[in-house]
Amino acid sequence: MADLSRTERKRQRTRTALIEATRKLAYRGGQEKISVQDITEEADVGLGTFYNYFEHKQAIFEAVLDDIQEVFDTQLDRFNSTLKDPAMLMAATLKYTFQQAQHNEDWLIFLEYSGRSRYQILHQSLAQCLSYIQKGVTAGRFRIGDIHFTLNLIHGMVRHVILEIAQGNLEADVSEEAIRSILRMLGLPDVVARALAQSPLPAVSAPRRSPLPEVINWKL
Amino acid sequence: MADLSRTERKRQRTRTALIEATRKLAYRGGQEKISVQDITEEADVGLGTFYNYFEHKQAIFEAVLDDIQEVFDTQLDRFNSTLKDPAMLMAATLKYTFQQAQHNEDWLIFLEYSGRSRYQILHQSLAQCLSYIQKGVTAGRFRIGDIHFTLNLIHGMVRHVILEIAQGNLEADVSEEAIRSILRMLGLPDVVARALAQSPLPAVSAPRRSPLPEVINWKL
Amino acid sequence: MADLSRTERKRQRTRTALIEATRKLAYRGGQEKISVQDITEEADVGLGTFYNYFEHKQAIFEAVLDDIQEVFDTQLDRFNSTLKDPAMLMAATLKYTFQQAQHNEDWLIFLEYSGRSRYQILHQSLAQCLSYIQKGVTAGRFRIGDIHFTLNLIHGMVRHVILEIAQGNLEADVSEEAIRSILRMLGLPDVVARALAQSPLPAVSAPRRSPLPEVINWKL
Amino acid sequence: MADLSRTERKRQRTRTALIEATRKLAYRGGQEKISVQDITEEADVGLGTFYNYFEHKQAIFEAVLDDIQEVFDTQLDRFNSTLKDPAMLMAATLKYTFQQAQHNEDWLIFLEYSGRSRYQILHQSLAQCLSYIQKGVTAGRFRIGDIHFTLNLIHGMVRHVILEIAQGNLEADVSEEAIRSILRMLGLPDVVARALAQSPLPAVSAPRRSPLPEVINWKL
DNA sequence: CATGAATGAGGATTCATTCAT
DNA sequence: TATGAATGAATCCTCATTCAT
Repeated sequence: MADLSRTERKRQRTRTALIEATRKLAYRGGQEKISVQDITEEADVGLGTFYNYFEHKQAIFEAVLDDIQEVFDTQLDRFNSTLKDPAMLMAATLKYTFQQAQHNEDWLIFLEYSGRSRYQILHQSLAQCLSYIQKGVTAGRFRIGDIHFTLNLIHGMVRHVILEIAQGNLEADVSEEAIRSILRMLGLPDVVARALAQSPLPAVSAPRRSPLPEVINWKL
Repeated sequence: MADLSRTERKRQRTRTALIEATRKLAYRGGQEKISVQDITEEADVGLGTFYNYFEHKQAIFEAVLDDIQEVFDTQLDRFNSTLKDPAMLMAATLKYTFQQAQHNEDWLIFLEYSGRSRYQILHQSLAQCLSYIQKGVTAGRFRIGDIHFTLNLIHGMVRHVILEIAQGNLEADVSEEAIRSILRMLGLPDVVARALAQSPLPAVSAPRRSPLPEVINWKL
Repeated sequence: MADLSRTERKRQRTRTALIEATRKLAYRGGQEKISVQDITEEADVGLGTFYNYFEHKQAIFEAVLDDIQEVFDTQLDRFNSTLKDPAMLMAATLKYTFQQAQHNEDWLIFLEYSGRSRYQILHQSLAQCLSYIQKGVTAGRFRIGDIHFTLNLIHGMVRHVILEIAQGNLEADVSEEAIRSILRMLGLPDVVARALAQSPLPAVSAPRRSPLPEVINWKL
Repeated sequence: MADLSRTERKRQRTRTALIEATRKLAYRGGQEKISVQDITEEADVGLGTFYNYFEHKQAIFEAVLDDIQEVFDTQLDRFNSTLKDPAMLMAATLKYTFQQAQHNEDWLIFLEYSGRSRYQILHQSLAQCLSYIQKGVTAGRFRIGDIHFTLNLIHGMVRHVILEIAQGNLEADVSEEAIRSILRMLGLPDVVARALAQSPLPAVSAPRRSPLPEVINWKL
């Protein structure tokens, strides 16, 4: 990452410009509503240039998702490393996920419009949760029936709340209530659930890249 | 309704064929992924015929949604009228909703791909739930914080579970567990929750997929 | 014309209804802008009925032109029979032609939109003029060079003035001035030209058929 | 204008090819009778190429008219500058107009089929005439009644003669007779009218069919 | 004869992708 | 590598015409 040739750096810059352009246009809808020309115009490069970086149109959408996923996962991993308690991990993971939703419109829009792959985008977040739940159950902190099914219910809640927030149907601060509900559902006493839901995310360094200033606050 | 002229009956049959074809093709994705030709080929009618029945392509998608909604709502109303207890009503509504999900693949697919209107399609179901929750809270049977937010969480869970079932990721019979979880979340003791989740739907005539009796019978 | 069977009369009525409908719709533009359905709807008959009366769509447009032509010619013939003097005949023919233009919008619209055949529609009128000019030249009343070419110039003027009137660019009463100019061009002294241009059309019985009330005044 | 990049030159060539193709096809009738495919086939380019140059089908028809108009007007202006006498200007303008008619079939066809705008296409020519007539009247050389109406009559004659020539119904050399008739109608003595009608156009560079020199030379 | 459902060729327009420069 | 002109398959939609009832 440190010593790329000048041309190589330029390549990266163009590639990034294309991806950013695509994110910016995502509000229009799915792939069908965004043309390659739209993207290259937004990125301010020639139309043909696109195909020097992506084989198909579809490829850039996947790249955008990968990009989002990567940033998301990287960030999430940092919390993994700073926490131990499964209940806290659950709370932090959920809180982080909701915060992404509140601060990163593109992210949501891709969640919304990227079809089947939207299940993928929360995957990391949920995979983490699964292990936390397992740990929690083993440790006797959580009391639930089927682990996977519970995860499913949580997935549904998270996803729904995220989209509702995105559409302005819910206040952003409901995330705490959601987390509390989920923790209660896992068998935690309400006091504990509430406390965890209210505690801030552990402080870690800022996420690598994002055009949105507020995103800086993610580290909160 | 019984006494339509032959022509009129034929018209209805063609219209239904187009709608059924559209439902059948819905698995491909949204409107963008289904061409009018796909529909007419699937329905085995000429391309031009489509436009004798629907003004735009979009119109048939709306018609399909209306169709689904109507059947769903009509059916749901029957349960409304046979039950009184809010907890039972909740359980029945949820159970019915999950049942629809299991028996009508198309229904789900449309839930999934019809964009914003997907919130509409469960609307009736959820509007019912809201009043049941209110009743339940008033009657002291449910103990929850914010009613609307709780409804949101339920919405998310229901929707997600439905889609998971549709995609074969979950066994159909988890619906009972979901209902039980939801009832527990509403504050019912686990025993009651389990009992309600297990009790069968009140007996009413079997759900039908279309408001047009003749055509349906002809297809079954 | 007197004793047609009832069915035959009905046939005629339907045919006429179709033709009238077409005239009424002519304001939309040429054949391309009027669909067979438009015509049958306007005529209040079934779509298929159209093809019991006309082989193609084009056929009805020709029929309309023939119809217009026939009425026009029939009427024109009456003047032929009541006048002798070639200058008067010229004046009357021109005046009648301009009057048609003023009172019969359909007529003009067909003139305007029927493509090449529009040269045909004035044909009778001009054929008459040709013989009058010849008579006039022979009789020494007109003094001109090439007869056919003069007729061409007249044709151009008449046609243009008619369309200008139709489009509201010229006052209807300019027809007198036009006639006067034409007669002058034929070599008549201005006083005579003016007198002829101002004299009314000979009174004859009303034209056979037209949906426009004012048309009754044509007999003027 | 001289120094266009190669690409730019290519663009112009394609654009011109499309416009020329359209002119060539105009004999078929209006826009309705010419499909975009017809045009691109005639121009020997791919169908899609059309839309790199014109937003709609309609746009190319307007472009053709603008093109014709521009060439016509530019040329006409040259005569304006070399003559003073209103009668000579009238004669020259008319003669030039008729000449265009004889040499540019396409020009006529567009005159004929371009709907309302056909009045526009002769507009420049006639606007000139109007000022010449006014000058002539003021100077006492012309003796007529209403100036505008006279102009209308002239418009009609010119247009008609042009189209008759185009259709082969009239010999090309009648233009002299037409000019003579028009000048006589304006009150000039026949000898003068004839003399003016016969005098050749002032010598200026040959009329060109297109404002784009390179392309034109390439085609000639 | 009257009707209108069915049909498919035809037409405008979009856009992903290729390729020569 | 960057570019953008060229391309044609794909798509929506219209409408003249046919034909069974």
